[in-house]
Amino acid sequence: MKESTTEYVILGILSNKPRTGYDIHKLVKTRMGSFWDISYSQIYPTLRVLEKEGLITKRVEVNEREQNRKVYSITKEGTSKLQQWLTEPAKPPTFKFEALLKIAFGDQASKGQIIKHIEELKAINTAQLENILSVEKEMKANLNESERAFFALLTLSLGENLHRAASEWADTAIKLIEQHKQKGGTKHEQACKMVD
Amino acid sequence: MKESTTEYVILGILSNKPRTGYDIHKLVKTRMGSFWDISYSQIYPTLRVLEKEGLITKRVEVNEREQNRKVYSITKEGTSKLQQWLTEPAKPPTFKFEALLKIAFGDQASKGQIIKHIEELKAINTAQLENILSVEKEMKANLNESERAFFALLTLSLGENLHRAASEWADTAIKLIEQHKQKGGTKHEQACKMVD
DNA sequence: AATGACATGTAAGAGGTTACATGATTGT
DNA sequence: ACAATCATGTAACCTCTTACATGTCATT
Repeated sequence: MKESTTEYVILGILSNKPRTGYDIHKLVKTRMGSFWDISYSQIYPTLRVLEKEGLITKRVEVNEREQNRKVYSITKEGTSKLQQWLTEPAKPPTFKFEALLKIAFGDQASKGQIIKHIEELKAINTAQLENILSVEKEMKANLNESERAFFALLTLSLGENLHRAASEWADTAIKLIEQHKQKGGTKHEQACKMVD
Repeated sequence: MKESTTEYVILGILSNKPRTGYDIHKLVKTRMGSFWDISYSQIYPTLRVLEKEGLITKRVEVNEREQNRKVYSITKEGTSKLQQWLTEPAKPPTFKFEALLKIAFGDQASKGQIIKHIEELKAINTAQLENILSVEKEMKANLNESERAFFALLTLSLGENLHRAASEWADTAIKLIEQHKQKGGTKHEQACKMVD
């Protein structure tokens, strides 16, 4: 029986409080969007697996409103499995940054195309940065002083730093490429300016 | 006929000069390691597919040394396919940062464990940063003034910035967690210090 | 009346990892 | 002699994405 990280993400989220699959998805997106993502088609089957393994339990809400809503809670077994996982070293991080690939092959494209890729990259970063800032603001406004909130803010701040770094890089990169275009001089020296 | 990004990475690398599968792997690792990765088990089958599609050609080296070495070159069709791809918008970036997940669930672990995860994260970042710096140094020493080198340095510098940002975050995060341990005060306010 | 958020799911296929398997060449 | 690097590949399995499919509830 092998456990994927997906299972532990779900256990980790449920270890704070009971939630639905939909809630889990939303939480990962808003609070962990800079370093993880997960789709509904991973969440729903995994919830059933975890339930079968006795790591979580399901409560179907059959209130006045007769809804489909299924709220999952972590069990004692689930909690100890989660805590065990937390003691193990994490897998090395991976990134997939297709835009950077296109920029790396920039000698095969026009300057305009490359700048467009960088601008798109910057737009995505800016949007995610704003998203993080609003989540942080909201969390602080709620005066949520739980342990969980402390760690959430900690990880959000890494996302903040990374998006800011990428955003700043984008500005410098565009300037360098534009210079490169006009002067046509030694490209190498221009790239070095950035690196030094 | 659907094309995965892997096919374009290979085309992009071969558009600079002919290489073996092994060379391609090495190049991705050293020059693009901060934003992409690719394994041999993706490279070798993909090379065969690209050859069958007429986008690359193979030359088996049967020199005095009688080697197994297969050098691939891009064709005209391959080049135009690559250039077409470069005009299309890139897929949004994705990250998988398991360590951050473990830190986010830090209320379920001991402070020591969390700090260990952050230290491991920092070690990985430092190693990759040093790697980038040495590659940059080498490229500059070779006075490689090609277009390709300009873009390589540009993308390497993003990696540099990101690794530096992550590394700095790690230092601050460890300090905050240590304070958190000793004073035990309002965790929320401590996290806010970082965010503001 | 329409839109967006809430809510749950399936199927097929693409993409990627891990473990296995082998062997030559180069440098110390 | 030994280690590192060069060099190519397969099979099984796991993971993940995309497209499909449906329906409620709250707000404007």
